[in-house]
Parts: sequence; structure tokens; C-alpha cells
Amino acid sequence: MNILEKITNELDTFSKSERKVAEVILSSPNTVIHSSIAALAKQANISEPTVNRFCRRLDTKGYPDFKLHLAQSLANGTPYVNRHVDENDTAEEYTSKIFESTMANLELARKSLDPTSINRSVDVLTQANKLSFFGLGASAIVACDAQNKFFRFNVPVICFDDILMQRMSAINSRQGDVVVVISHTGRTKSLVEVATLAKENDATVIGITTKDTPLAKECSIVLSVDVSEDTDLYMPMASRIAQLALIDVLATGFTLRRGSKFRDNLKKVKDSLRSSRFDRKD
Amino acid sequence: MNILEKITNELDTFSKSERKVAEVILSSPNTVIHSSIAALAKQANISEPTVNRFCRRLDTKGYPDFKLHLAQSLANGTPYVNRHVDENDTAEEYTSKIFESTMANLELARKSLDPTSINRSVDVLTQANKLSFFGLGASAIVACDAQNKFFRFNVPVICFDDILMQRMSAINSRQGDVVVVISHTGRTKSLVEVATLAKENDATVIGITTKDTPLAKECSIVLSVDVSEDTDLYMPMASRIAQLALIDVLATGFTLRRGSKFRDNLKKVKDSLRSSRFDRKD
DNA sequence: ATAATTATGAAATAAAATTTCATTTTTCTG
DNA sequence: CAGAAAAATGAAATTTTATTTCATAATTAT
Repeated sequence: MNILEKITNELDTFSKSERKVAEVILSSPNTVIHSSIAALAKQANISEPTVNRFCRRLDTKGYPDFKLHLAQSLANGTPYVNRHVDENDTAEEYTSKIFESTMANLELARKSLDPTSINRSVDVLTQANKLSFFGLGASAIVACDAQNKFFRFNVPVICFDDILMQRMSAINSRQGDVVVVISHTGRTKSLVEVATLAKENDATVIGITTKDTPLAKECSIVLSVDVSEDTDLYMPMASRIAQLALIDVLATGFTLRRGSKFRDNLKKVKDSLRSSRFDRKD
Repeated sequence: MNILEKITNELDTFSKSERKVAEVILSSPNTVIHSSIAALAKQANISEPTVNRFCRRLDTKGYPDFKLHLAQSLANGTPYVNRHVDENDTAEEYTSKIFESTMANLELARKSLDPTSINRSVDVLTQANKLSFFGLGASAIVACDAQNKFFRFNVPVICFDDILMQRMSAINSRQGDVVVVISHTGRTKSLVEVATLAKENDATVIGITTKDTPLAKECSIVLSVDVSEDTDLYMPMASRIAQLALIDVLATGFTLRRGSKFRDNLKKVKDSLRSSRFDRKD
């Protein structure tokens, strides 16, 4: 993928002249991306067509296209991929790896989300008489966060991270209530039961979970948040962050749907916090 | 400096024709890097010189140079730019915008973090007799999450999202204790007081906050998590996610420092959860 | 309303990249 | 090791692409 790597790998398949170009490129790629084909040819002591052929050999359309690829290879750092933390990583290294993996997973999560389901969820949320958010463990935090957000909208909202309270609440739910069940694995028994109970009592059940899981099967609407399996190996890391981003999406959809008049409420809540803060000097 | 962001920022300083080019570029940057100046001009319904002038206005040498910059902006997969949700956005649009802004802010946050401070924090955390995490509002969630993580390491850890409990706990802290105070604004009075109290009682105080704030001044170590100001306008969105990613970093640093023997503990905790889950079929 | 300023595009020019094709170099075969 | 075949290379021509120039149109200020 990375064209610089590709050049290095194929170095011995090149002809004499091509190798000359390759060496110039590898030794100062940053200069090359600002050079014309003529300049590079001169620098490598070969002719322009040779440079052109070199570019094509690397599966690019020509010299300008090659420069584009090269520029991308040189762009800040590496693309956001799931990189695993290593025993001997420095603080800087593992920090970068974790942030990058998080970003890569957000990307994944976004792709797995279905706009139609989001739309339906927002529909349902705006119509709800009462909102409940249930989660356990790391997802409990997501449920709390959702409560925090929807509370600002001045709608009846509760959140439980306790199995018994969740069950009781689910049993007491009725038509017009919306129950959001959050679980990355979608296999936590008690949460699946809670979803079933809520459904039996005619509540609309939205599941924030992985698709095709026992929990997903019990839900009226599934918001599938896929995340690379191995990132949550020992501690939930990527999943809860993706879930939180989804909560942001739902909350945003909610305010958009409710219109601008409604948005003043947010400002009121925000202003009410002012006196508890130190002023800014600026 | 990401050129796509730059275009977004300067959008209102552009002339009518320049804005047309900007829009074409923003809407499909990946096509543009493979277009000639003529193709882009045609696409935007303006003349070639206008495109050229547009490029120069953005401090590039000309169109090819502009494409190079654009390619670099796009190198990391998708452009992560802080894009604002608009009144008339579809579900798909606001979903993308929120995820992208989140990613852009994670990027920002990572850059603002100082590896040395992280290293010192991990040092201090691994040596601690007792860990306390304090936050309010959206940051309370981050504190809970930290408790959840460090609890798995089998270290004494508490978390309070209640002002009084936080004060009491801070007053009872002593040398060897580590208090982590989480606040995006760094101006929440009661949290700043808690930090001061903890410090007076010889605890090491780590602040997860914005630098140069009242809270930051009270801390032994500041982990500054900068996030674009306007993303947290009415609801905390980006800040708490960046804070969570930082918690992941600290937890990871912690396990790395404690060595592999210690990591078995994570597996034990994970295994203990197994019976509460439905089996996978695969 | 009119002058001054700024923005824009057509055409000309310049620059850069690519193709063609002749020449050189290398490799293979007897 | 000659000599043919194949591959590599570069000079020049051609094509494509980008930039400049300059006249005209649109906007702003007076």
C-alpha cells in the first residue's frame, strides 16, 4: 500500500536506471514531491521517460499520480489502523497507538451504522413518554452519559446500572416508553432478559449492540456498533467510545427534530451552570 | 495544517466563484486529486484561472501543489474535519459529521498530550496506595470509567461524582494516595477546591483538564486534553471522549509497567464474567 | 450615477508529462 | 565469442496541463 515501502520491496526487480530513480526518491522523498519530472530525471542522471516508466511500473498512472501517492505516504504519521501496543512501547508510542486505534474503530463503527435505523430511533425518542437507558459495566457509563444528555432536553429520562432496578423498570414500562439497552457483546443474559421484558410490556426497545446477537433479536430497532473484535479483549476500550459517539448522534438528531425553539433549553441548562464556575480572564 | 480544514475555515472569505470550487472540493476531495485543473473548473462551472487563484489563496504554489496538499490531507483515510451540524442535515449527514468531528478532536487531543506527563502519571499511578477519580457532570462518567478499568487491576480505587463525598475523600487523603481530578473546563469551583484539599493533604494530584486553567494550577501533574472549543458548546461531546481515550492510555501504561505476570489478572476478571453471558454459536 | 476596485474568463503562453521511435545495452544462443 | 533477439534508454516530437496576460464584467464605495 505505502508506496515508499513498495519501492523498497521491489528494489531488486528494477533495472539499473530505475534503481537510480528509486534511490533518489528514497533518499529525499520530501524534495521529490515538489520536483518536476525533469528535475528528478536530472537528479538521478537519467532521462524523463525512464522516470515515467518507473512510475507506471509501480502501478500509478504516471508521474503526477505517482507524486500523489508519494505525498500520501509521507503525510503525517501512519493511517489510522489498529496497531497493537507492544511490551516495549514508550509512552509516546502507546499513546499514539491507542488514539489511532480509537479513531480507526470510530470509523468502523460509523460504517456499520444504518442511517435509517438512526432516523427511526430519533423518531421514536422524540415521541417517547419516558426514556430509559440500561447498561452494565462499561456500557453503564454510556447509559449514564445518555441520561446526562437527554436530561438537558427536559424529557423524563432514567438510567439504571443495577440489574434489579432494570428489571423492575422494564416490567413497569408501557406503550409509548422507549427503552435503550446498551451492550457491546449483546450476550449479557440479564440485559437480554430486560429487553424481552420491556418488549412484552409494549415498550419500544432500541438496542445499541453488535448485530446478530441474542440482544439484537429482542429489539425493535438495532443500532449496530461494530468495532474491531480484538480491541476490547481484556478491557472495554473502543466499544464504549463508539457507543458514546452514537449517543451524541442520537442527541443531536433529537435537537434537530425538536426544532430551534427547543434548543434554547440547552442554553438555559448551560447558563445555570455558570455560577459554579470560575470566570475566564479573557 | 490540514488543507480541508483550512478551506472550511476560510469559506466565508472566499468570493462567489471561489466558493463554488471550495464546495466541489469539499464534497468530493477524492475525485479532485485525480482531476486536472480543467476538469475541476468545469465541474465547478468556473474558469481555470479562478481555480488557480483559489489554490494560491490557500498558500500553495499552484494547482499541482494544491493537489499534493489535498492528497496529504486525505492520506489518513477520511478527512477528519470539524464540521458543524446543520438544521437540514439528514441522519446520514449528521452522523458522519459527528463521527468525523469526534475523530478530529481525538487527533487534536493526542497532539496536546505530553508523553512526559503521561509517563510521570503512570509512574505515580503504579506506586499509589489508593486511587481516587473525581469528576462532575460528563466528567463523572469518565471518572466511573476509570474506576471500572483500574478496579480490574485489583488496586484500591474509588470514584465519586458527589461534591461532598469528593471533599471528604480529599480531606482524608494522605501521602502515597493519588487523586485524579477530571474537568474539561478546569473552572468548576468545587473540583478546584477538591484538588487543593487533596494537595494540602500530601496526595499527588493529577488533573485531566485544559491547560492554564485554575484547576491545572492546583495539580502536581497536568494531562492537558485540548479539544476544539466549539464542539462542547451546549453539551459535552468531544471532551469526554478524549478524556476516555486518555484513561485507556493510562490504564494501558499501567499494565505495561506492571509487567506480564500482572496482566493475568485481567484475564481472570474477564473469565469471571463468562457465566453471565450467552455462549457464541461459532 | 459614476468612479474605483475587485473578480472573472478567453486566449495566449509556458511548463510539464507522455509518446514515439531510433539507439544503445544486455542477454541469450549456437 | 560472434551475432541475433530482447530489453532498456534517451532525444525529440507531441500532447496534456497549468499559468499568465489582458480585456471585460461585477461589485463596492463615493
